[in-house]
Amino acid sequence: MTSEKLDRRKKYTRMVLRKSLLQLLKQKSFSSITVKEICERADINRSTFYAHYSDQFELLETIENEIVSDMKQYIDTYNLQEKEDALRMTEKLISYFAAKQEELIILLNASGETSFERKVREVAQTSIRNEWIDTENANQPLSSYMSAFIISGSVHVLKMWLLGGMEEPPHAMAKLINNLINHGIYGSNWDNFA
Amino acid sequence: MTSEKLDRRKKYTRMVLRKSLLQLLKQKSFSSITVKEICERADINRSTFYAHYSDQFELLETIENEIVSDMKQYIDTYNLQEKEDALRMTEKLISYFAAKQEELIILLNASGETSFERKVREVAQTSIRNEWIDTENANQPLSSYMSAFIISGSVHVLKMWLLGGMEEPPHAMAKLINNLINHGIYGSNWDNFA
DNA sequence: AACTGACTGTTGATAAACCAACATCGTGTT
DNA sequence: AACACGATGTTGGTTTATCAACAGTCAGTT
Repeated sequence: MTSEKLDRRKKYTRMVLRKSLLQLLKQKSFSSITVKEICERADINRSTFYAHYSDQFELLETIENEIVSDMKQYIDTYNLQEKEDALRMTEKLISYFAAKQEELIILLNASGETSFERKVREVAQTSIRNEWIDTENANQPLSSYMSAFIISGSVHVLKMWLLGGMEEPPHAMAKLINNLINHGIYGSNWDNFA
Repeated sequence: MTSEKLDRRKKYTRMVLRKSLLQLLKQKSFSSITVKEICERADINRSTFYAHYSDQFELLETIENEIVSDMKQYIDTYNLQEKEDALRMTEKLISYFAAKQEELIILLNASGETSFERKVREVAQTSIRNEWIDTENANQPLSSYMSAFIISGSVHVLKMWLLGGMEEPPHAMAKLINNLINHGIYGSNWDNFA
């Protein structure tokens, strides 16, 4: 996709700016964060910031889009390649979440001001539609109400899991969510979850 | 002293190179560490390395000298200023050690190949001579054997303390070492030290 | 001995980050 | 309203890091 050749300075600059904004988001609301503030914490000259991003919004956009783009990749490789099974894909996706725990918690908690959760929902919609079709539910129609319900539930469950320190292993979460999607709430095994 | 105005890039470059070498020293002997290796771990171009240091030795020198220079500062301000009391100075010095614990352990353990411990001894010599003079021991002469004995003991005690995770607070260590110096081993209170 | 491979130290051209300075826009204060 | 203040974008000139390429050294290998 975006395949500019980044030399080390660019990589470093963007990395620290990114970290800086995320740290600030832990402390205060996005609307109160200034470009100057981000640069000071990152120890980067303000003019350098503008060489990369036009403002705070674009920086946040970039951070969000990177994650969403990663998510899409997982889903696409599943769709295009061997279609092993939906469970495997979900598990890999959730392992990815585990690795990015810190960032995801920050971004999801700032959801009032940012569009991150909306973006996640959009991607999840695609994923879940495909999972639905590829399973024994294929005969049943998936109404937009149902998908909305499933997505809300899934995102919320994952949010809880991240905030709770990820006690359960990724594959357990993958199984749970798959069960929720395919067999409904009553068909799922809740034994492992207090 | 060395008061060049360092811009952010220089600061960053030197900082990562420094950290990189210290990390490598944790894993392997100094003589087996190459410039290329340091640069790769630091993610810095090799030619940039040579813009700052002529080789690994000079980098290590710089790291060692910075710490030794800090130590000298503590000792000098004590000597020149109000001469509050030796105990206070020792305590501040040891607090400084606590802050630099990580680095000191690495450098002291690599002592076979580096000159760090020798440098520390040299500084300690000055410090201890002054402490000796300023206390009730003033009438007694301090032979070079005695100072060597005291310095070896002090450095070793501090090394143990750092490696042991600094269980005792700095002021306790300061008191202990002062006692060792001023009143000898038998006069010291060893109660707090299993 | 010739050969391979890795590390070394140096070079010149290029790209990126730096900094100081400026005019501009809000916000809030006297 | 006039004012001060801080954040904002933008600029041009300077400094630094980057990269690729080079020839040199050295240890181990065939």
